[in-house]
Amino acid sequence: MGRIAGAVGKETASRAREAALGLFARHGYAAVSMREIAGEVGVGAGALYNHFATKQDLLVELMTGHMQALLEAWAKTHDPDSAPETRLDAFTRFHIRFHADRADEVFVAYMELRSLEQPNFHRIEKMRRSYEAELETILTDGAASGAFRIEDARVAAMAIIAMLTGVTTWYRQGGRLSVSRVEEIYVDMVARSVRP
Amino acid sequence: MGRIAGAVGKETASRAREAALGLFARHGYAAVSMREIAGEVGVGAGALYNHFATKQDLLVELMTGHMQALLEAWAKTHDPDSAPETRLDAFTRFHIRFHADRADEVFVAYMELRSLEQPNFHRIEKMRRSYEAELETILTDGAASGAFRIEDARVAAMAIIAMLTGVTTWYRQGGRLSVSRVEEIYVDMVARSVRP
Amino acid sequence: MGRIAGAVGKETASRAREAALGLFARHGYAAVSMREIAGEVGVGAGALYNHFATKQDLLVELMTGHMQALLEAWAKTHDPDSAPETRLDAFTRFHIRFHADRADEVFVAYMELRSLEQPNFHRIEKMRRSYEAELETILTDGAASGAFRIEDARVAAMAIIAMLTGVTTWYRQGGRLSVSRVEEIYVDMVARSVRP
Amino acid sequence: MGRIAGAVGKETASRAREAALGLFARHGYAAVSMREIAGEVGVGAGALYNHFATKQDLLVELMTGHMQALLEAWAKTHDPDSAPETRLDAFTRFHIRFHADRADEVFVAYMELRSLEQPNFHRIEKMRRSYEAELETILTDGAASGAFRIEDARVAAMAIIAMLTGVTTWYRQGGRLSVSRVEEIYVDMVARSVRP
DNA sequence: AATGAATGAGGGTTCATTCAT
DNA sequence: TATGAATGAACCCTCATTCAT
Repeated sequence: MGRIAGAVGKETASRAREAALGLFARHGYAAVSMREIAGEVGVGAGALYNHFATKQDLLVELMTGHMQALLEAWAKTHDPDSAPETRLDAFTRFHIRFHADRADEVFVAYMELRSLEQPNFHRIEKMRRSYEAELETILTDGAASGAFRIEDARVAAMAIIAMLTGVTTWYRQGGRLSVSRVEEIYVDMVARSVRP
Repeated sequence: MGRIAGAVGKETASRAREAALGLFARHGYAAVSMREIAGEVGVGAGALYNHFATKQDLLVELMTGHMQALLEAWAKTHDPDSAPETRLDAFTRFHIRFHADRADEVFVAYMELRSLEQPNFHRIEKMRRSYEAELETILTDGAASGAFRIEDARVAAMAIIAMLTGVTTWYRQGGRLSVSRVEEIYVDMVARSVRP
Repeated sequence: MGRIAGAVGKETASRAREAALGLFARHGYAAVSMREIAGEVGVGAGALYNHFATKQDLLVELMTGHMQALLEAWAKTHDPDSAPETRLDAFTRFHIRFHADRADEVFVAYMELRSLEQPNFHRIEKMRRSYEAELETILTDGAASGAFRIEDARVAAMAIIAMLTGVTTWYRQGGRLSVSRVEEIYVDMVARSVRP
Repeated sequence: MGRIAGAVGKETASRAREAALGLFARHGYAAVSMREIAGEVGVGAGALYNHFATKQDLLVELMTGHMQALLEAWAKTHDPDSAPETRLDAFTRFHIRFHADRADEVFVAYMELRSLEQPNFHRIEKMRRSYEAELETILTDGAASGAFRIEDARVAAMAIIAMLTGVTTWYRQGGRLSVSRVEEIYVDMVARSVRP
């Protein structure tokens, strides 16, 4: 019993986050055990509990971390004073680029909402809605200015986000297309989908 | 001790499929136990094994059933001789309508691919690709005829399907919008997204 | 996976109760594992959960079972119309005899109150108080009739019960003294302790 | 990283003893973790091992400490030359008073005998028997002198000690009765229980 | 003398699955 | 075809204990 040897390991917590992210994305939260995560990190399962109170907490950390990074990155990127068309292009590019680099985070953040217990679900869901609202605002502004013709801003926002997020299901770095190329294709499709 | 008098109407197998579908959609395959499914049906867990060899088989039945129904319904609906624009509209309407009625099936079919063990995964994945190919063909045809301007038919097909399938994440029967209304909005957006 | 062979086992539940009783008495509820109990019964630990929802439930069953048996046995034994002296003798004899045969139940019932979670604790504690009240009533009646001289009926009741119950800590069947002999000794001591 | 400034007054070891005593009394040795004890002291669990080699040692220290104090206090109190009646009164008063102030110690010392591993168990058990022998001697002397009428000195001793020790299960400082009052009641009952 | 992270065992409980009835 | 009890593996989590710092 007890710890025997060197095995210092400092960044166990962050390596566990990484491992969990990959495993959750590949197999789903419910299908991944703490032992598997610990195994990838190279520690015993119990050691994870020095860093995360529960498996659920580990998931929550991953999801809040991702959503916060998303919201902050967009806040830093976006210029609310430019024209709606410009802002829509910017949003499209931002979304694709941000998500292309983070296929696992995105997948987990969108797919494991159902694995969140109640207080956690609400917190994350609010962040998600706040991101969707950013696009909705762009669309509403553009409709008002006459730059876009839109039947229903909420529906259009959901449609566009679904389209963009879908990229993560098939895009692979080093595949047939570069991120820039994908970006161009989507910017074009999105722009046309709301053009008057 | 055999069957209890109360087991009226539907047979156990089909009620189990229904129960499993709802539970898988809500909580995910891995998070649902055979006991829970059996509980919704009103039988003991062991009884399910008279109808499905394994839990995995139950999932496979649900997914192949759904994909088969989808492919057959589209085959029945679609007129390969009409103009690409007409066919794209038809595809959009078909997809939305078919999926709006089957939120659970769709969710499971797209989300639980990762829960399939190997031989099963390939079979389902092939059906899925074959459905995507239908749209890709329409887009290719339209691009050839000059009806559409498309940068990359595969990417456009994935983008459109993602956009359309996203409907199931927010559409609720009896909500703010009717299926017909949603259909119109999407037909319009999709058409514009590929219009020259 | 799954059950392999004969291993019918009918009275698993009652054998588990027996095993648990002995183990809880010897080592304490917290120090006994479901695996140990199952081991004594000759089944796997999981099998116990076909009979008891939780380990706590198993304890509760043992304790309520014992308290109910105690109250019922006393109700059947005792004659509320006889003289207080007679009733006190009867109570003493009853308590010693009932407890001498059930050293484990008694030990568990008195010692594991602290292991009960709240709703359970209250139910058991009420039964216990109701038993103590039986003795208190006898003492009060005897004090009223002049048969006893008692300073404080509640304290006297607690004192006598503690004295009697203590028997289980040292009495062993087949030891130096027979139950009858022990009974006589205590009847005498108890009677004298309240005699005017 | 060493000791934090706040750790005023009491040293860790004695605060750990206090904390352990309270927790063992309330929840039982097996149900209390080193982490809980450390938590009450305000240190990490590992720190306890600078003061106690094992959890078992902590228990042993508490129990030997209590038994030693008990034996020494009685040795100081009692006058072996006085009459048996006087000595019985003195014993009763001493026991009640000593125990009333130390409900937790008593509870642990009597209840956790079963948690002691073998060499420890014997040492403590011997001390306990030696205390019981004190009372037995008084009773034997009184029986010899004709001051008491006793059927079996060992049984009587056990009965009286059980009765007296039972006080700790219900007596609360600041409750309905003062210690002195309880003392009087018991002195009276005990005396009468052996009076010829 | 304390921290904080680790070990390895084990705890209660659940699970897919099996099988006698 | 259903039940109910069983298996054996796994799961999340906790524990006593150790040790580098």
